[in-house]
Amino acid sequence: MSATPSETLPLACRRHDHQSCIEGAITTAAKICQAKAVKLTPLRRQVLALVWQSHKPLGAYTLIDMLAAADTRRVAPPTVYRALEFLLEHRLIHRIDSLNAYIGCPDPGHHHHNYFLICLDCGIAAECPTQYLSPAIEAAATAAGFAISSQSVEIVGRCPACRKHADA
Amino acid sequence: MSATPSETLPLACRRHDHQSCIEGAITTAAKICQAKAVKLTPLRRQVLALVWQSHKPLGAYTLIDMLAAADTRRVAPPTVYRALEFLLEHRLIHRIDSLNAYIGCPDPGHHHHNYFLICLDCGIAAECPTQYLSPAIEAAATAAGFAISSQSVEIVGRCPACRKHADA
DNA sequence: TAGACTATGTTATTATATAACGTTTTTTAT
DNA sequence: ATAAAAAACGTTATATAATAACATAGTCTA
Repeated sequence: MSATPSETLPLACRRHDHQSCIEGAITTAAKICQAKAVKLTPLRRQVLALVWQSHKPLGAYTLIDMLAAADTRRVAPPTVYRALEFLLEHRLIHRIDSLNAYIGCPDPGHHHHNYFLICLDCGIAAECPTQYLSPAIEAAATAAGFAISSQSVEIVGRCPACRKHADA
Repeated sequence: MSATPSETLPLACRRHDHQSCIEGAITTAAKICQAKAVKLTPLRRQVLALVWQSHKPLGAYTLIDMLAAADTRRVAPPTVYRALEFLLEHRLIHRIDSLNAYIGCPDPGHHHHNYFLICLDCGIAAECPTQYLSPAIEAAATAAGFAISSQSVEIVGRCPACRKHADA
């Protein structure tokens, strides 16, 4: 296994000040919502913060449980699904189809293509930009006469940290 | 919109003798199972045939309904899920994560990477080989230190036929 | 301040998938 | 041939994910 310079490692896989991930995500989201004149209500903000508790995608019902643990109140599924819908619509989170789960978007507020590297051991999902992938995908779709409207690229494997563990 | 030479169109998007798709899939599957000494039982064969009725991914419960319509007997979910599990395991079908649905594999019996072009109008899903995509994906994963174990590339858009309709 | 709109609450239900256990059929070893 | 084991399928119940439909509360605006 060749060494991977830490600069190329996705943030999710690197040691970092995660508290600032969370705070940054919230303040950026607040700005985006303000600019769009839509409301980041307390519930939506709370769901966003919970999604950002880690770099691991979380299911809707897990979020319900987390809300209950934080709040004593237990919201019903539609409540959390509506918050997720809002966050998806304004591109503050992504949905990981292969996991039925949701994760914070590190480059929020606008449409962009990306792919996810998902670790089957620790559950981390690292979002990466498709600068290299995207042209190939677009060329493939064009060749087949398809007009792309959305795409989902989810790569499951083992992250650097879990590979080290597995080797040991 | 530029004309797309019909040679580059995925089979699913071209006029073709679909009956021979179905028959070919069944006979190939039978050969593969024989070679592997596993059993393509009547139920498994029937589910495979149903999955191949079209080039559109079908949900498990749709398959249950189709079985009931064909047979008068109505199987319970575990029955059809077990058949699907077998067909997945031996790489005779694929699961489309973004649709919770299953589709016949045109290149069955062995592991291979691919991507799907899925039409949001007619539901067709065309499986394409990732000859061009795959190196980019592998390079991306390697750069991030990930060891790939599986991947899912699902591109949603509008197929050539539905684009023509939409233009009209 | 009435009306419209937005957000959330509430109840019920639909859709997808699996656990656990029982029965039947097939295979294998003797 | 036949008992033991394994594989396939049946059956019941339940887990998990998502949404429909309607009620209530809060907010904005004319």
